[in-house]
Amino acid sequence: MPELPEVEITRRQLVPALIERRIRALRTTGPSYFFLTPPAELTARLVGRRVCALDRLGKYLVAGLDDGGRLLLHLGMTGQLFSEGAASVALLSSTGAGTLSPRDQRGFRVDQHTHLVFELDGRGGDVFFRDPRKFGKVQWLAPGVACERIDKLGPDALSASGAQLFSAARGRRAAIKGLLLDQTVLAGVGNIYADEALHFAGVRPGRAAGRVTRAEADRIAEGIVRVMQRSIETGGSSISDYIHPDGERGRYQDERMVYAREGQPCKRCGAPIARRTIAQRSSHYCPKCQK
DNA sequence: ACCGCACCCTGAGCGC
DNA sequence: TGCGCTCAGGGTGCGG
Repeated sequence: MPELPEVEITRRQLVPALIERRIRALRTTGPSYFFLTPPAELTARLVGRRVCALDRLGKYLVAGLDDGGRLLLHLGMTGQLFSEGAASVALLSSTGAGTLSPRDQRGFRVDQHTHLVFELDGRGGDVFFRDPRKFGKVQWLAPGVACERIDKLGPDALSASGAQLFSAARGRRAAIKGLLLDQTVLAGVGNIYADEALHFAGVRPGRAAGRVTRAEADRIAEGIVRVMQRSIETGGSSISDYIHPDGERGRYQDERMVYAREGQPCKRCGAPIARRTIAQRSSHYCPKCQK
């Protein structure tokens, strides 16, 4: 579900619920793919710790703990991280309850998809990590221990530069879209914002990366930054299941130029938006204004 | 080194 | 109502 903007919004809204709070207890589901650190060990490591910082690296959230350890959180496709203090939570399915009215959502009930419950001291209430598809990840890192999945990330997408993009694209025959999705090249871009940035730049997603000009690389980098900053300003995209930790829906989906607009007129030139699979992902573009 | 693909899961929405 | 199908904002690991 979440790309950089959604993760950043989640981070900002969780800061007051987490920072300077001590983890009194941790509740988890059983061992699964989701737990890079097994639930029992995770509990042993986290209980009693205080959260000192909450940072974002690409699409990862990294919580700094008072003993120097770190907690890595990734939302995957369907992860929802939110605090009890939040007024409402639009749950993805669960028990067929669908979308509840804000009043009914107030008391969130832990279900089988709620893999983590942080019981915190202080006033903020508990923090929940729900993920029906379990593509999300949680990992505890010991103090001073490096983490390859973090260290191999490229520069944050909010500081994308045309020069860096252009140099990464040299000699690549695969689609530029695929390069943008490669987190070791640029960290934070996902399927929606890759399509939106390429539309901004006037470059088709299927173009061989090595055939993107330097000027186009500049436009793509500019597009990535603008599109993501705008999305953060408007509260992120809410296509189906994304919700803020405070339960608000993002408004960025109203501003999308191409993503999920197949057949609808391009907002710039009026031509119908095309969709096809590129880099194994559903891709949307304007056949007229993207070359 | 690079690239495409299978795979990890569950749920929604559609046509029949 | 229900079944079977396709699709989904992510990432890893494998083989060619």
